[in-house]
Amino acid sequence: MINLKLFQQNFDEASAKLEKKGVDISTLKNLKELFSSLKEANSSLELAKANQNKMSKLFGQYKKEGKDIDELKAKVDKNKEVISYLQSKAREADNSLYEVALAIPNFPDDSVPNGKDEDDNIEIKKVLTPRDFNFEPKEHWALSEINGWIDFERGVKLAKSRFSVLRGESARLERALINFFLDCNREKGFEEIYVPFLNNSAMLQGTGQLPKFGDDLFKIEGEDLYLIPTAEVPLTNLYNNEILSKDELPILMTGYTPCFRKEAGSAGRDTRGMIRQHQFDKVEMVAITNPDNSDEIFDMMVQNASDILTALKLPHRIVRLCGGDLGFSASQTIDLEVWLPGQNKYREISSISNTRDFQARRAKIRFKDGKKNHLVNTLNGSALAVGRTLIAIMENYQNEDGSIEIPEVLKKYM
RNA sequence: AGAGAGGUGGCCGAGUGGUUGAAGGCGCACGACUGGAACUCGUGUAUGGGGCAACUCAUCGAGGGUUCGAAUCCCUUCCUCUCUGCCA
Repeated sequence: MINLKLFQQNFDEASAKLEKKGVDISTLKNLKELFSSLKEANSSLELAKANQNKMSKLFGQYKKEGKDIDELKAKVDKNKEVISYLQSKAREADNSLYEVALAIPNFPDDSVPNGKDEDDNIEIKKVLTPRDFNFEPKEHWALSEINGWIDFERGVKLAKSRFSVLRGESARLERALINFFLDCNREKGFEEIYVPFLNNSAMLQGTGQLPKFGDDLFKIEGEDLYLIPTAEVPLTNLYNNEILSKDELPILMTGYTPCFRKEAGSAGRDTRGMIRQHQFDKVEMVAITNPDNSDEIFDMMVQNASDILTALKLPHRIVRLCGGDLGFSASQTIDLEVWLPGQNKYREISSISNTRDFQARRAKIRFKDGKKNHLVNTLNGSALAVGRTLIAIMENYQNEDGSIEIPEVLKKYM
């Protein structure tokens, strides 16, 4: 959640920032009003309560002293009615404020370029040059058919469309990649963590998936549980509602989880192949940091993800997302896009975001600096998306006959 | 899943309707004592919100309710422990 106080105090500046992310100005004006009326409602409620508390104490005193309490009782009864009225007004104001506030995205950093969608993203650099093929490189689904690697039909039979089955060499490669990624991250100081794949709604609100994006989540019927869409949710919320000590920071975590997404808004996109599935494996990095050095750690995370791709000899490019393409919780995001020769395109394989204190405010993750508590910064990034790496290996390491080489660094994992 | 017990501050633990945001202890911080330390003594020591501040509101697992007033009573819910059941 954004800092409402700051938002209120610098309304013009704040709303200009949010407009960069495509938020409607009338929503923001509404939010400002809701915030004022909540403050008003709360302060009159508090006044009435303070009054009540004082009189109640008197009440006890009078009784002890054997004084007459009828008059006081009448006063106190009346005030009680006032309180219950003010209470309901304050609750109303609270509900309507948070309904709006929780749906407001994070402020983008000043460094975020203006732009509407992915076409306005800015390429920072390319790493490694795509190899020259002396034949027409095939797409991964064609290679899959030749090698028997991915069984799309049976995946659909077992579940529904956008599910698939890996078998034999590809299943082993998937597992090798997970282990390889976890080892790489561990070497950079990330602690390996294994988490529940179902999280409750409070956690999903903490990282920003709820309440606004519930449509993209698989929910367990009759329970307050959701299949996680990314390990960012459990890893970040590991410290939900906790106060850390300053010298625990930064906390660097990595974990493998499957991720589950309904892909509600993606009907018709990437229907062929394994680019966009309802279930996919991902190894995630999450950092909980002091705001003072979150930029530094952000750069380290980008570098780490890029290094892993380099170790796999996969050509990729590093892209800075524009305001319009930035995710809900992010104040800044860098995507890594891997080269897919079969598709003749760079495709997203990692996304690294600094959410600053946006998630920390929602999830109440703070650290103690002397007497004072401050919100931490939270960062997350893939290192890496496993399924998409598998595809990238298939397409980049293919031979003319359709066979696929195994990258050198993975051989010891197979 | 069924039966029982229980959830109080960093930890232990008292507290069954009235200056209790919470005794006492441990821990921790600071000060005194010491050459230094231990011991001892003194002081301080939860979180969130509003306010420039004085101050004020909320929080004794969570949410509701009863009451002038609730950690204490009622309801709902979550969690932990023990026994039974079931499983990997």
